[in-house]
Amino acid sequence: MSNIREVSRLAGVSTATVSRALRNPELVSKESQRKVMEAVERLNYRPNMLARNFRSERSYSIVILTPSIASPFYSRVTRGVELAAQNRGYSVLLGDTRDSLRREDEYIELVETRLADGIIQFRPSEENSEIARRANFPIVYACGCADTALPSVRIDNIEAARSIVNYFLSLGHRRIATICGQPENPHSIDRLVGYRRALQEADVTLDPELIVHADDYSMASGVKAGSRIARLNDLPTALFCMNDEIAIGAIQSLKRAGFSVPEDISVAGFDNIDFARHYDPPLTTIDQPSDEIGQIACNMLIDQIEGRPNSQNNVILDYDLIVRASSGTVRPD
Amino acid sequence: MSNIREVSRLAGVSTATVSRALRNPELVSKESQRKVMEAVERLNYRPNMLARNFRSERSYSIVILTPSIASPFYSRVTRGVELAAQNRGYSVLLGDTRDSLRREDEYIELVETRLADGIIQFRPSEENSEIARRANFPIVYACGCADTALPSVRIDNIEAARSIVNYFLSLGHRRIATICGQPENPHSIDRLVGYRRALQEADVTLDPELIVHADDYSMASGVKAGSRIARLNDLPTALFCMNDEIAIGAIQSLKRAGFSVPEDISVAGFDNIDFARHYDPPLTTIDQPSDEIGQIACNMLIDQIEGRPNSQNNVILDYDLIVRASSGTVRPD
DNA sequence: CTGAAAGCGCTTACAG
DNA sequence: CTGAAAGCGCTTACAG
Repeated sequence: MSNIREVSRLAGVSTATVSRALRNPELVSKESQRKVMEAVERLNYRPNMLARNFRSERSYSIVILTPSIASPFYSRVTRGVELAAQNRGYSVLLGDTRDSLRREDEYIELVETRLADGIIQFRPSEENSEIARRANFPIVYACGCADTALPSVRIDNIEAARSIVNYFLSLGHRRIATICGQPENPHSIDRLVGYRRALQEADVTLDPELIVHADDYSMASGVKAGSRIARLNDLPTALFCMNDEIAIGAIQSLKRAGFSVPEDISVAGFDNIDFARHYDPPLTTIDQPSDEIGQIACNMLIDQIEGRPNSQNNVILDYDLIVRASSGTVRPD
Repeated sequence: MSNIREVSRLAGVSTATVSRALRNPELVSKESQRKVMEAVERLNYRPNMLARNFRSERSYSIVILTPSIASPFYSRVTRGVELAAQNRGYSVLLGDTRDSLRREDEYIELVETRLADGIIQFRPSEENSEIARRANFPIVYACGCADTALPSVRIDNIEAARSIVNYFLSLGHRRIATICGQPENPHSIDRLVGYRRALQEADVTLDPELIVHADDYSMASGVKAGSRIARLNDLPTALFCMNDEIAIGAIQSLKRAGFSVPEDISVAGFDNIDFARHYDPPLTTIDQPSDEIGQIACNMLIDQIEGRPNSQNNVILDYDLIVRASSGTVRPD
């Protein structure tokens, strides 16, 4: 492997000039530039980025902390992050925390030991988070909930949930159930607020029996929760699930129990993952701008790392209500 | 940020001893070890990994080259890689190539500039690949096809495809269609060999009309290809799709065309993504040990990086045929 | 088991 | 616009 000294010798200039020609060509004469490039070419020189990073005290890497890289929704946000990072010359380190604080800690370690310049956190909660305690490094929360002192990019979960329930109400539904994630999950909390608010505004009495908590946001949990809905004495006419996986699992249970969607019960999800449009029936859901969330979060983080002033600290993006065949007007009794 | 010199001063030993105590405690006396640890504690010292990596000419990072991070199958393999990497003290850099050779090149750059120690390549083809040309660095092919001179971890795609078609044959099917990916895609090539072989062995004449090529491995392409199947004059009684996404899209088209699965036509996929079991009908498919593929590939790569002898160069893992409700005995004519 | 010292390959403040 | 030189924070061969 050739180094900068060999290049400087071959080009007949100093190593300083080589370094400048490579990183700040505007500081160097055309002639020097030409000689350096020629030498670089002839030696097939590649700069040792390990040295460069060490010298400049930057890793040019960021860490993504995701509860699961295999999540259809988060993996799309990740794609957005990766695209923006590559455009700005940064690499993305994958931090699959599997909801374990220990694993999360090991990734925070990367920033503390300089192997990463900052973190994008997908997990919506700051509570109990080592990050919150130690956050003296660049960080951006993506897909989170309420505004924090720390930078964030997200949609308004309360409003999005409210718009789904309002949509059900507009179809004549009054008995509207919901399947949340874990009670302490911030997404569940926010979306439940939206659910409650819409019903209150429509003067529909809340029936606690219609609020079911799933164990997590997986399809398997959706199946379990859905079968609880199916066993209710008086089946609700509509069901709002707090993500698409739960909705898919719930629909599977409802169908198995002999109900038709949407004839017996309308169902909606949240996120608009790729499968939503291909399910049977295709799923009514909230489309989150996942790619955009990722890109904006990444650019905000890199701005922070590079010390550029950020115009906004908490970015809230628009969502779309996507109506598909899993929902319809209330069945006549 | 404190450095090794401050630690050595506080501990009353040399920087060499601090370095040894931290990386090779067995080279250091118990007493020195204790003093160093105490100083580390008091200063809350974290080693600068940028310096360590530079010095040791290792990045302790590997790159994953994946056609799409958002693919349900590849993201599970990625999870396996990430788990094994973390266990061995390596980080994983995400390389979403989006099937672009230019983007792939930019990630190979990471190895050439020392920011990564090796590559795990998911794309099955070596053809036209910059990697194949330049491959003078540690690399492992995961989920690929035929054996290569380079290390690889995979299942036997030919056999897996053959076992699906044999299963259809055992149910009495004779008119068995298939939807492949692009004709030049190695997975398509191998699985088509298996399809042909099974039919030939059963003395079933190949009907070229029953071999349909999708534009890619997406659900949208499955929808398109499925509608071509649905328009055939004589509907096949079974359909083997070369991945689960295509199968899901195809089933959607078949249902829209008024056919029942499996009553009118049995359908099988490939990969056993999470959605397979939750689709309607649940999908018969080939289960690939995705997590294991990722973990083994990662360990092979790190062995290569660290210069450990590898017992095996081409690892072939077992697959499982998972029978679910999307397939059944041939319909009586 | 320990320390003094060289050096990894760059970047950059300084002087010209 | 350019070069000589210092130095980033470690690791490790060497000598003791």
